[in-house]
Amino acid sequence: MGLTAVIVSVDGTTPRLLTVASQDGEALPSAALDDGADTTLEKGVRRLVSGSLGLPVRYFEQLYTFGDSKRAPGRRALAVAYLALARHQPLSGPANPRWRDCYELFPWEDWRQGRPAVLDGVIVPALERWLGRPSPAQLPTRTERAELTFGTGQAFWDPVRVLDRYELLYELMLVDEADRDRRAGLGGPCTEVAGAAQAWAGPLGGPGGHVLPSPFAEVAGIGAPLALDHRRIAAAALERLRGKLAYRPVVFEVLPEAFTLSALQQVVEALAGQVLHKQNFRRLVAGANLVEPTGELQQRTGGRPAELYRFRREVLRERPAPGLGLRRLGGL
Amino acid sequence: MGLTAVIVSVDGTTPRLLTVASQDGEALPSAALDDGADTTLEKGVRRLVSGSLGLPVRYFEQLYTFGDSKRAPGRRALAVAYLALARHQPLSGPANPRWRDCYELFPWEDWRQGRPAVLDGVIVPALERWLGRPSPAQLPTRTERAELTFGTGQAFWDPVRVLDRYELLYELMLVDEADRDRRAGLGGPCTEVAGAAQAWAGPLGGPGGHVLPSPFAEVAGIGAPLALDHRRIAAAALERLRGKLAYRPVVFEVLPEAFTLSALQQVVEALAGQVLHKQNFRRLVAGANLVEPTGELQQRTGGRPAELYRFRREVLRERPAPGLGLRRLGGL
DNA sequence: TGGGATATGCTCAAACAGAGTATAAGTGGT
DNA sequence: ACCACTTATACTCTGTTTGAGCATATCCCA
Repeated sequence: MGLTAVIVSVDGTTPRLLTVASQDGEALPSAALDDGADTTLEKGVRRLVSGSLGLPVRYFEQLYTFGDSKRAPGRRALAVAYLALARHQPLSGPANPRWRDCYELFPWEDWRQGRPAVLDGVIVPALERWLGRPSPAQLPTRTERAELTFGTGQAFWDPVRVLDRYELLYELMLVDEADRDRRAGLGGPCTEVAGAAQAWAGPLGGPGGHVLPSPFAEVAGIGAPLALDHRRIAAAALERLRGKLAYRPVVFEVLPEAFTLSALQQVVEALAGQVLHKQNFRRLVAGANLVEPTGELQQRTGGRPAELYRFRREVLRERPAPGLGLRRLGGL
Repeated sequence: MGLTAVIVSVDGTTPRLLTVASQDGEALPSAALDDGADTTLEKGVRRLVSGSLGLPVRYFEQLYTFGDSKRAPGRRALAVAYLALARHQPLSGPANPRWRDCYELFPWEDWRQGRPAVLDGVIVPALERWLGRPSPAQLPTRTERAELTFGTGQAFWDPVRVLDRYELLYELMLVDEADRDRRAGLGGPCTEVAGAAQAWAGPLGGPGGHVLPSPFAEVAGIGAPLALDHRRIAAAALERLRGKLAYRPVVFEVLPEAFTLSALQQVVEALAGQVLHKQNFRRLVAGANLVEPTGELQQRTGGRPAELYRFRREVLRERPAPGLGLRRLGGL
C-alpha cells in the first residue's frame, strides 16, 4: 500500500507539478503507508508532502486508487493518489525535487497559444491511421471515441478530459511508456481509471483493448514520460483539477495572499490550458464576490497599475451554489 | 485491503441501495481483494457485485478509499469503495440482500415533500445548542459551517453536500453510530473524506475536532445506521451521484430501456431529493437530445398517455459539453 | 358526457454569457 | 515634456439560457 502525491503549483503562467528522482526515473513523490504513524491516509499524505519535502501544502484531496496488479513490474502495487496544491517556491531536498512544467508532460493540453502543433503534427495523423484499419464493428466506436476525446469532427475540445486523451494516446503507443510497458510485459488495458473508460464500450466492459502491436511506435513518444504509471496519475490529477476549477474556488491555494485580477486569470488560464475573455472574467469574479480589494496597487505592471485583491475565504461558506437545480442539470 | 460497493437503484420514486446482513449488522456488500483473481480493482468489484449477488450492474466508478485505521475495531481496514448503478429488480441470495430506501438512512436529504420535519424537529435545535456554547474562536467557524451545510441563515440548501451534512451530524452525535463508535473507543475525527473536511478549518487542518462528549445524545439517533462506517460511505456515494447527475447522463442506468419523461423526471427527483419544474425539465431533456421517442405510448398513466423514450447512447460521444469555458466557471 | 388527471406545447421576463468598444493610468524612450 | 505603448478597468449590446406560468391535448372513470 503506497501513497502518491501530485503536487501542483503555478509559476507565473506555467503550471507545474513536483517530481522527484527515483530508481525508475523521474517520478511523483511516493511513500509506503506507515501503519503505525499514519492513522489516517491524510496524515500519511501530510507526512509525505510536508514532512519529506518540507513543502507547505494548502489543499489536498484524494484522487484515485490505482490497483492494477500490472502497474509495476513484479509486485502488486496499490497506490492511493492525492492531488495537492501549493504555492510556488524553490525546492531542495535529498530526493531531488523539481518543479516540472505540466505541459512538458502533456503538450497537447496547452491551447493558450492556439491549437498545439503536436495535434496536427502527430496525434491526428495517428488517429487517422487508427481509424483507417478498423474491424468493421469497431469503426463507429473508434470514430466516436476519437472525436469526443480530441474534438475532431463535430465535437469540441473539452479541456477537462485530460485522462481520456492520455489513455487513448497510450493505447496508440504515442507515449513512450506504452512501448516501455509492453516490453516489460505489462501494459494491460488502460481500463482502470476514473470511470472514464467504461463509457466507450457500453455498459461495464472497459475497452478491453490492449495496446497496439507496434506500427505506431515509429514516432518518438510525445511529451515527457514519468516512472511507472505516474504520468497517468498526473493526467488524472490535471483532469480533476480542471474539473474542480469550475465549481470550487481552489485556484487561490496556488496564488499568493494578494494578487491582481490579471494574475488570477493567468493562473486559471494556465491550469485550464485556455485563454479567457479578460473583461468577462473580471465581471465573473467580481459578481461572485470571490475577492476583495486590499487597497494596495501593484505598480510596474508595464501599464496602468493593477489593484491587488485577496481571496474572501468567507465565500467558502457563503456561496449559494445550489448543486442541483434545473440550472446545473446540463448533463441530464 | 477490502472492496465495498454502494449499489444504487430507483424503485418507482424511491431511491434504494443494497445492503446485506453481516456480523456487525446491516452492511454494504464488501469483500476482500483477491490478489490472485483480481488483477484490477474493477474486476474485483465486478466479482463482488455480479458474482456474489448475481446483479447486473450497469455502471460503476470508484468512489473513495477509506483508510482510517480506526474505522473498524482492532484491525486497520483499508477499503476501496465503489459506486454502482443497477436497475431495480428482486433480490435473493445467501447474504440476505435487501434494497434499502436511501432516505431511511438520510431522512434529512429528501425535500420532495417539502422541508423534512427532522430538520426543524431535531437537527436545527441541536445545531443551535452546538452554536450556543462555543469557544469564542470557534463560533464564527461553527456558524459558517452550520449555515453552509444545512442551509440555515442566508445560505441555500445544496442537495449535493450529503457528506458534509452526515459528518456534521456525526460530530454532533445525532447519528447512532457516533455514540456506538465512541463507546468502542473509535470515533476519531471525521476528517478522512472527500476533501470536504478541510474546507472548514482553513488550509489543511481538518476539523481536528472529536465527537462531542455526550450531552447531545439525548435524542434517538436520526435515520437508520449501518455497520462500521458504511453509512458514511453511503453518504459519500449519494453525494457523488447527485453531483454526477448534473454533468453526466447516469440516470439512464437505473431506468428501463423505455421510459416516459415523467418516469425519467421522477428518478432524477428521487436521487436529487428535490422536485423539478416539469415543463422546463422536459425542455431541458429535449434540448440536450438525450432521448429519442420509441414511437410507443404508455397508456393508463391516469391521464393522457405518455410517449415512451429511450436513451440515445450516442450522446455519450456527441455531447459538446465543453468543460471549461467561462460559461462553466461558476465556482471561480 | 363531464370532471379529474396527466402529458405536452408555448410565452415571457429576468439573469447570464460572449464579444466588442471606450477610457484610465501607468512605463519607457526621445 | 511629450509621445507611443502597455496594461487595467468600465460599460454596452446581443443572443442564449433559466425560472415560472398559462394553455391545450388526450386519456380514465364515474
